[in-house]
Amino acid sequence: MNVLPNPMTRVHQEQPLPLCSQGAHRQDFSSRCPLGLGAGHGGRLRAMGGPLGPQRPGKSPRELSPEEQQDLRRKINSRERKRMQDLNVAMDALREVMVPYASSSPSSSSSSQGPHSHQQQPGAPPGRRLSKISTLVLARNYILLLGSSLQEMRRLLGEVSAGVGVNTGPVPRLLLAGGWPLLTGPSQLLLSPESLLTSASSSSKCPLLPPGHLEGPMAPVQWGSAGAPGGPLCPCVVCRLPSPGPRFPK
DNA sequence: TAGGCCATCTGGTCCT
DNA sequence: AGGACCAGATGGCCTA
Repeated sequence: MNVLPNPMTRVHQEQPLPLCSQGAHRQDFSSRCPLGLGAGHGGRLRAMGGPLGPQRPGKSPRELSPEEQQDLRRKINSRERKRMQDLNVAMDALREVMVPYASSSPSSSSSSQGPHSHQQQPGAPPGRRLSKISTLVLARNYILLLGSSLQEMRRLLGEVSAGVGVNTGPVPRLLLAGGWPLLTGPSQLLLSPESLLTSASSSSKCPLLPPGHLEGPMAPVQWGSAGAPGGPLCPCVVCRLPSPGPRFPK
């Protein structure tokens, strides 16, 4: 995956960042930073009395010269920017896996084309990329789907091998033991492209879930085999999820 | 115009 | 002490 500069990134990451919260720019936080920095200059700094805040542990801001404070803030901001960009790269990698026809639309790296790149292709709905939340929800959906498919496959293979003989039958024992990649590529995703691309909008059309259900607990799973048999599957790709398992402690 | 989505800045907290 | 991580705040861009 090639990562190109993000148009949304208002300051090129290779260049040292001017601190708009300092010096002359500090008077301009209420409006957009004239140097092109992102937001975040709100009333917070005004309340904190400085870019580092009065409560910062260690060397108090008073012990740091303004130049040192700027350098420190620049370093912290740069690290955070880099961290978020890495996160976006990982998110794009996940998108590529989740969207089978990613090749039909150019790689929608937020770090390469900006967050609105999908919206900059007039008349090209297929280029619409997944939002972050949709990507994560679908990835979870996908993982659960793989799990239930694997479980079902093992059950079927078990039945077959029970009739034929485990050691002499056509079923490799490896399959019964697990570790068989059921799906080998994005093209074998069991989710339709339409459902993938319209996850957010389809959730609002979901007949089983009220609007805003993403904020609430997930609906019980109703997979044809692993879930309750015979239950109607909601066409919404977002709510086809089992109840959340034990959450990892933070 | 409202709402969704996003990048960025920032201070606080936790970890190494 | 420094870095990673997190969440709140803010403003820009886009679509319905």
